[in-house]
Amino acid sequence: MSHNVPMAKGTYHHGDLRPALLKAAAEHIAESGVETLSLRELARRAGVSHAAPAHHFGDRRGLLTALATEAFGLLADQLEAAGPDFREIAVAYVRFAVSNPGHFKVMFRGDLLSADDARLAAARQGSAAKLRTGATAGRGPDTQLAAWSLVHGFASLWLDGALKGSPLADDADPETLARRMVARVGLE
Amino acid sequence: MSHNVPMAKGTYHHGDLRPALLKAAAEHIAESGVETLSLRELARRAGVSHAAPAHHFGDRRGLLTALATEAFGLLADQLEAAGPDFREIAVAYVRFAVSNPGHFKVMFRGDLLSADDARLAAARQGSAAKLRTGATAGRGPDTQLAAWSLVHGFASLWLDGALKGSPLADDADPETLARRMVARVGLE
DNA sequence: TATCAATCTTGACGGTGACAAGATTATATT
DNA sequence: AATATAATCTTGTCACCGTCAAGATTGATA
Repeated sequence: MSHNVPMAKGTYHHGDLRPALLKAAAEHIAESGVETLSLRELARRAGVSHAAPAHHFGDRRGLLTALATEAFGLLADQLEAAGPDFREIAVAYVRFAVSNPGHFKVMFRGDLLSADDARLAAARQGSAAKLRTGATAGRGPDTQLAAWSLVHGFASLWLDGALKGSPLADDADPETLARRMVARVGLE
Repeated sequence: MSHNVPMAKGTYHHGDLRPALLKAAAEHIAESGVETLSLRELARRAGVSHAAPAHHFGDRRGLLTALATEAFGLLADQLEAAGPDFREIAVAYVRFAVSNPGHFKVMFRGDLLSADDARLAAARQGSAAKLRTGATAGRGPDTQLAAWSLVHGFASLWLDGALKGSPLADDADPETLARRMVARVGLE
């Protein structure tokens, strides 16, 4: 630039940039998917320069890793709050996915995340522990895997829009469908 | 450009570019995910200019839509070949996903595909019909949805690497695990 | 052979992620 | 309070990418 115009006074420090970027990222992903997520767009949305995000997250991968870490924390909380009942835990998994699509769509995408991030690994292990909590513990690994696959698959199909207009999911809301499936499938 | 150097003779037409690009795309996605897929890289790999893919697919979304269309066709074939047995159909779904990761990872990503593509919609409906074929037909929608969710969730978790090193999936290959789950869960 | 459509190339443009270097503000130390 | 130090953010730059427009080459058709 030729004139080197400085920014307005008092706006140099955002003050809450890191969470603001994470929030904006989750919103964008929920609406438009992760593919079109741009660090520069997030920066504009937060009113900071295009390189500001790099300071907090390093790069795009770092931001998504931070978002996934937050996601596993939120999931662990929701599973905890669901109590010990096995079916309620399964339903809580679906409820989490549907009410936090921006987080859910990123947390299992190994190709987007830093595989060696310690905080992500810890958060992931934490939520996995909650999944094994309560009534689930008494069952065999096959049943546990089946239960996880069931709710994970349903949540994924729902968020990807694969069930839109399908006779399999007519009318009912996702939580009800999840509850029905868990009952129907003999996991109780 | 000032010199306008022409290409080598005889290489102007690739001759088989469209399928070559689809193949290269599937391979890249299988190895590195869809996020890093670049039309220009595919073009280089096929030995054509950077704008050649546009002629066959329009844009990036068009290429992924074509790949997804191909994927639903392949899936329909595999489900067909699995015969009428319900459990075999479920296992075939998982086998398709595991042996065609580049295709599977794209086919349900609504955010990457052209929602109004007629050929995609037809291919999708075709495979959905195969899914409802055979022994599945006699069951209620809840059971059908549960079955689809189960195999879809397991395939997704497997391809995303979420089961790597998990005690839930120790050692066994995905097909065996799928067979066990389907039996264990009372869908037979 | 002449015409026409299909296929591919060249060139350009704006947007993006990443990096380096510098400016500004907060925090800790004395 | 004054200073040093760290944290935060900006500016500038570069290569890569998707997309579009215009033109060149080739295959098919008549």
